[in-house]
Amino acid sequence: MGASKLSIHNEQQQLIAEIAKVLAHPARVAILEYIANQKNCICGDIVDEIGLSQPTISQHLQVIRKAGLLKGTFEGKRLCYCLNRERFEEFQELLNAFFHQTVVADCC
Amino acid sequence: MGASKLSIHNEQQQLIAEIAKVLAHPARVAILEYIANQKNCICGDIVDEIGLSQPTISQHLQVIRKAGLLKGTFEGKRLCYCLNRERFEEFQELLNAFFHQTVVADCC
DNA sequence: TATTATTATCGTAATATTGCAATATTATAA
DNA sequence: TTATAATATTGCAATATTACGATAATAATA
Repeated sequence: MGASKLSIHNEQQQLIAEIAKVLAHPARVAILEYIANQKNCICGDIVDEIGLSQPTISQHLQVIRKAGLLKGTFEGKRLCYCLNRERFEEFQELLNAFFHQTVVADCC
Repeated sequence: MGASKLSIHNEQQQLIAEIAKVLAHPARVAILEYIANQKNCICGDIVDEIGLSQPTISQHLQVIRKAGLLKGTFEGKRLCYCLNRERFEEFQELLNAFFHQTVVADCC
């Protein structure tokens, strides 16, 4: 039947997977990278930066935004937003917590 | 027409996306978590731990293995493997490098 | 060698993701 | 209010992912 069987995994596992999904496409990585490196808000010049169409960028941006990674105003003709650095760091910390959750052992 | 337009993104962006893809499914997170927390090698008791069928686990394990995250022997009736901690840490470091690659600025 | 236990592969179905053209929406400017 | 510029949504097509039953392959054991 396909498509993820979510119920059998715990919350932390789903959280990590959700975070990872945001980063799981090079276009979103590129968008995040671009946003993170702007000194000012982005007010409508992303489409020219990444080599994808406006609807496609819009979709990727929504994924990023729904993940809470954007901060700013999202109404009307001109968006004005930047990286939500607190959330960005939270992502990093949650991932690091996952990576640190290991019992160090020697085998193989 | 769909399906990623890889060529327009740079290598680092693709690398991050590839790493993230491995973590982008809760089953793989669960498998990695389980493997990481074993004191000894895994010799064939994963299927009972995660609530998925043997072929499905086998597929997820291959994704993890192809990412270089496993260490051990992979032949015959009994696999015997554990987490490749060096590679695991490399993943963590590459992700952290991405997260740190930002210009801190105040806006919005 | 034949049996058994374990993992891999194949085939197939369902769902998800990606991408863009066309169109709609929305806030600003004229 | 009417144009405009910018972003969002819709609809569709192509590809990717996920899942599992059936089967194959493989190594150890009898």
